Amino acid sequence: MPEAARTWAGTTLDDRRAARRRLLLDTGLELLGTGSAAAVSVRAVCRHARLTERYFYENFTDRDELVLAVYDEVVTEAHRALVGAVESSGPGPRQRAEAAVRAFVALILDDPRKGRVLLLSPVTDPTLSRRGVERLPMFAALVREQLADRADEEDREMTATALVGALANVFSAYLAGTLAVSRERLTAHCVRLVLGANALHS
Amino acid sequence: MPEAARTWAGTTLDDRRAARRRLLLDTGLELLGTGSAAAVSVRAVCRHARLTERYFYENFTDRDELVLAVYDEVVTEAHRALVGAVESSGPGPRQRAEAAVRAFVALILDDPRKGRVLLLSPVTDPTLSRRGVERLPMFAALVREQLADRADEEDREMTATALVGALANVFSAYLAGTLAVSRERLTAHCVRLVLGANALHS
DNA sequence: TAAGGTTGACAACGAACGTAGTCAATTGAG
DNA sequence: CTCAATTGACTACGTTCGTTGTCAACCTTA
Repeated sequence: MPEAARTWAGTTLDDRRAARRRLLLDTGLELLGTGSAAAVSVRAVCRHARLTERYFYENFTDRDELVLAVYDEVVTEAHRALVGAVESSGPGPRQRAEAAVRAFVALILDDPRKGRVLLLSPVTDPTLSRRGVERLPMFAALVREQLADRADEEDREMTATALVGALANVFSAYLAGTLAVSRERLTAHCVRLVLGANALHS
Repeated sequence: MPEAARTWAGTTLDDRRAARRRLLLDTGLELLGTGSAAAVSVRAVCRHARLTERYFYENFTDRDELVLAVYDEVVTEAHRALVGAVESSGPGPRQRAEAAVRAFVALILDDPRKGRVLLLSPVTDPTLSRRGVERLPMFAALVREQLADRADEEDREMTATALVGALANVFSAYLAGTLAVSRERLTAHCVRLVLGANALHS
């Protein structure tokens, strides 16, 4: 039992453990974000990371724990990005929507793997889908907030669900290359979707 | 090599082969439509159907072939239902949309497994997602047709993608029980979604 | 240098999978 | 009754998985 952090090759044990954890998380993101959701197995992650299974179980108790940690990290980052963008935007609903959409597009263009994790993994990966993880939860939250004043409860719920699905599908198609369109048009259209949601309540 | 169809237990060989194929297809639908998309394996299907693996490979060359056959059957049925409903409806866009939505709701309420296969399996199941199977392809077709006259190509494509995603998410939430709402309100809201799509082109 | 923390390569267990094959028992046709 | 078609139970091979354990090689500190 290593009670004190002995230094090793210039770094302490905890440092190296943390570095390996980081490496495993990155590898997990790589595998989870490359479509092959079922291919993120303990062995595959270790092969990719050039680490032994031992170091996997040193940092995570389960395969589940890694998957959840990867997803959680991406969601947290996206949430921060969205909230930050909305806070530092203009006050009107149009500016808020545009800031949020723009931040999200920037995020998934900067690292499409994160986009795929956010959009696909909750449905694709058994670990995530078994726990009923939401798609685009942070978008859903923003959407619900914006719709808060109009219509009744059920209508709001349906509109929010529809809007999240619409955004998710559009982004997914964009990431998959199925939707060949410029980034600006994508952004503009998604903003229109967000703003148009309110108009649905006839 | 059985050249002629000898009768056996009152039925011919081909009849029994067909019956087994049907049984395998039904079992495949059951497993694929119960969420456990990865759990539809050759052995699992045979266990469930109380058939030996031999009869699996008598009717299908692959696990893939069964999955694709199940999906194809459900899609074909849904397509027929939708086209039929639209054809025998009133002429206006509102009546057409309402007929289509109503037919689809009836379909997935009559057998939720089919709904889940249509909505989830293309994303969930490796066999289906690997081949890039579309979600709700028949809905997408109808949608594209209805949007044909308005806006330009790219806008139509994005609107269709958004609408399909919105409908899929709403139906999925409804099937999952997440969206606690009456069947009538669900239908009405989806009709509004379809009709509202046109209004998006500002 | 000796000791012990640390690392890597790898074996091993039980399970599930796809796929193919064997073989005895059953059943209808001639 | 006899024979061949048909059926079902079963075995088998090779692969991958999650998880745990072993053991020799390393590196730092005392």
